[in-house]
Amino acid sequence: MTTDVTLDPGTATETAPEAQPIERRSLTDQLVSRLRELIVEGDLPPGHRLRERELCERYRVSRTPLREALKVLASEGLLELLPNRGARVAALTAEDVDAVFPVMGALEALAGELVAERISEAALAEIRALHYQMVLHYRRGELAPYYRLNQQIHERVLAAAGNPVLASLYRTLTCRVRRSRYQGRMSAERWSQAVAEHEDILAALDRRDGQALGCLLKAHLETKSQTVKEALSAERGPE
Amino acid sequence: MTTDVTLDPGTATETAPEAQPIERRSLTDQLVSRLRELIVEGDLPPGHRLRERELCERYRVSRTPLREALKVLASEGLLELLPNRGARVAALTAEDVDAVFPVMGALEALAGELVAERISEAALAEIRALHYQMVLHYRRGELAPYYRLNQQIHERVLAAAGNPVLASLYRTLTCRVRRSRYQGRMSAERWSQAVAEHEDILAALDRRDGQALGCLLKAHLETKSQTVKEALSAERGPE
DNA sequence: ATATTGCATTTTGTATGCAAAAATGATCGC
DNA sequence: GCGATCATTTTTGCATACAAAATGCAATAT
Repeated sequence: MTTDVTLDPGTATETAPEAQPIERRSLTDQLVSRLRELIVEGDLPPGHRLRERELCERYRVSRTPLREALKVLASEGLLELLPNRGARVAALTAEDVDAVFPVMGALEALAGELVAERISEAALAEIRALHYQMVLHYRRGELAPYYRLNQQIHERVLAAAGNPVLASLYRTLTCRVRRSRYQGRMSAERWSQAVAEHEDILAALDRRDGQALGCLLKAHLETKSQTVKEALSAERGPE
Repeated sequence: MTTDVTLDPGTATETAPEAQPIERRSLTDQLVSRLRELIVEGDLPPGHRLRERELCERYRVSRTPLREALKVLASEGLLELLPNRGARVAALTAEDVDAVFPVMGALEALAGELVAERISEAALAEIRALHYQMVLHYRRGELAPYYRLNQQIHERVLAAAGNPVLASLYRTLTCRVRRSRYQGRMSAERWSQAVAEHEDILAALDRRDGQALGCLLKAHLETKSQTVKEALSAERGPE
């Protein structure tokens, strides 16, 4: 079950861009997407119990496709499936963060090396554009748009690595730690640090310096790990 | 859906070690395990179409748990789910191998660093024992037992890294490339090379040299990648 | 008062039934 | 003889029905 719906523009009628085949995704697929979104965005808080009946009524579907969706999300690590006792949103502990981020670091390092070798000037230009737009949002203190662009940049970089397995695993892990509840609380220091790191990353990308890029991406991730953990403890404590 | 059934020995009656709870895995879970085994071991060849009815009759289960199992296996990348047209065993192309192995390399490198830091003398001794037993099988030319021990060693190393996310991802990727059809065809050169590499790995582990260990594991994986690709082309060609 | 047992309710696990889509094959026209 | 069209069969997608397990609660016993 791949999330990336690879629409191949080459196979369709080129002259009628609006004539894309009408969407006929299976209910299971749609449920996977929507529930994943809800979990990642934090609308379904960690530990929250998902009762089948409730969700069935909410989305007007039967239990069959819903259950299939739950299985998939559980295999992605977003849900915990307790035998005979239903599903709950997997909680993100500090230990989880400590386990996930080193792995993401290793993946980013690999991505850095691959990207430096093979990125096209066009792709680089797009990333550069996204970067400067992101800096703009940073200067204006607009966190949400900043965050969205940040996400996009990382996805572009991973995509430019040209390794679908890498991209897919990275995306899955990103989902597991995103839980965007920590969006609103990044400290000023962390934020400026993150932006500075992005500057360095872009520079290394410009130089096609894979080694440096890998290190920088890894370091940047370390910052992010700290941010997430700070947000986690902030969540556990005062909330 | 985690395969590892974490039996917590602490909660049960300590004095009655045989009193482990009777196994009550769901049909879905059992199907996932068994089908995964069949795919990984090559009993279900790549491209083979899985018809639901057929499998239902084979295992005497209804379509519901079977379908749930298929979804999970698809999300692991072992099956391909074509909308309205059923499931087929995902074929392993050379491109897939080229994508998977670098990622495994990155993961192994990370594992090497972590392991060197934290492996206990006891765990190391166990791995050493497995290694020498494996060498024994190599000397006798017993490929299947050799392969089994090889697998075990790699799993031990990954487990010793103490990062469950890392171990889980690595295991998933291993499944995707194993397809043990290439078991019978490893060339003599490759085999001796693999054993030599294992010697080096064990030595680095002894020295707790994380850097070297990472490199060696990565290099070893490169050998394996070649082996798999050779087996792949051998399969496509003369078969 | 606390712990335990039994029942009712809720929730999950599995099987089956129905409808839509795809594959198959036969008939017809050329 | 070859290709297209349509009916038949198969297979998948979804819904529902039934069974088993777990949960909550109340009654009972200690």
